[in-house]
Amino acid sequence: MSIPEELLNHYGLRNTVFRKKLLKLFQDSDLSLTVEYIKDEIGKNNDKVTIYRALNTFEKSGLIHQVPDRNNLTRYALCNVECNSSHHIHHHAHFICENCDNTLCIEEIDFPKLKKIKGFKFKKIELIIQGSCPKCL
Amino acid sequence: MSIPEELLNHYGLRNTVFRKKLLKLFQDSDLSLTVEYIKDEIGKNNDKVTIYRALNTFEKSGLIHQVPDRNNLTRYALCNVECNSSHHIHHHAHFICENCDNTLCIEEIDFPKLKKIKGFKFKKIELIIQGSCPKCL
DNA sequence: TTATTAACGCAAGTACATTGCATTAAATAA
DNA sequence: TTATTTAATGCAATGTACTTGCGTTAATAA
Repeated sequence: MSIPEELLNHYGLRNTVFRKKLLKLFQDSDLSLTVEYIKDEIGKNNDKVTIYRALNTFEKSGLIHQVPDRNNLTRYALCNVECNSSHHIHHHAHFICENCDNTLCIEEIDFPKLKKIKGFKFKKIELIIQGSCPKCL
Repeated sequence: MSIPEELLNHYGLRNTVFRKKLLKLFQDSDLSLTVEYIKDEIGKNNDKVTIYRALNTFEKSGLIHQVPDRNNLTRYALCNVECNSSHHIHHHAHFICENCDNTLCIEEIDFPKLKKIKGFKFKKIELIIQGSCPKCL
């Protein structure tokens, strides 16, 4: 994993103080993050608007991806290194813990091959699993 | 499919004019419905609060289930007849059309069997497919 | 038919997210 | 390094989806 500064450069994003902190926060946590959490961790002096905008920018560039959330909050996790603004696809399942509400990406699961269905065109498949995570079991 | 009045009785719900209309709307449409759509169709004289409350009640009883929505709206579809307040599980995929934003349930897809992953307990699996629906292809 | 209980409708409130615009900081050119 | 350009930030205001409280009305039970 690259240091935030290099990563931001690699994705053609400006190297602001806030963005470096935000990216580091993602790297230091193996979970997905909500705006609320980010605000608590680094945003004390930063506006929430800045967080929202940074997250949107990161997502468009392919740095992070949105993950489902039990409470319909915006929640993001780091992408694989292969993602960028034009290629932004994830073949892992998302796990939501019913107890602690955390969402995490599970890479170990073989993605299901779906048969074609007449009349439909499938572009993206998402697998969401709910249950209890290791911390809560 | 039963007539709304019978269905409401069966689920132990009061037979109000509004609820009958709402249930009929679900039956007449094979798609999932948003609050906005419901409001436009039958709610001209009804408050949105009434719609929200009715939907919550229906969901708790097992009449309808929430389906994913591209814009984080609350979106519901009719359940199988087998659902009730204690047993409320769906083994079908949800399809979201990238063009018209409609969500629909696809029963034809075989649900993937997932291997166990140490430390996790899986309770519910959801499969969400994005692409183009027959109307938009 | 009356009493009880739950649903409805209105107003107000909450939470998450977005927009506009002036200010400030970062990248680029001189 | 300094000046210029361009983009990010912070603040205030706004939008949108949804919820809560409460008095009124309608549906079921007695």
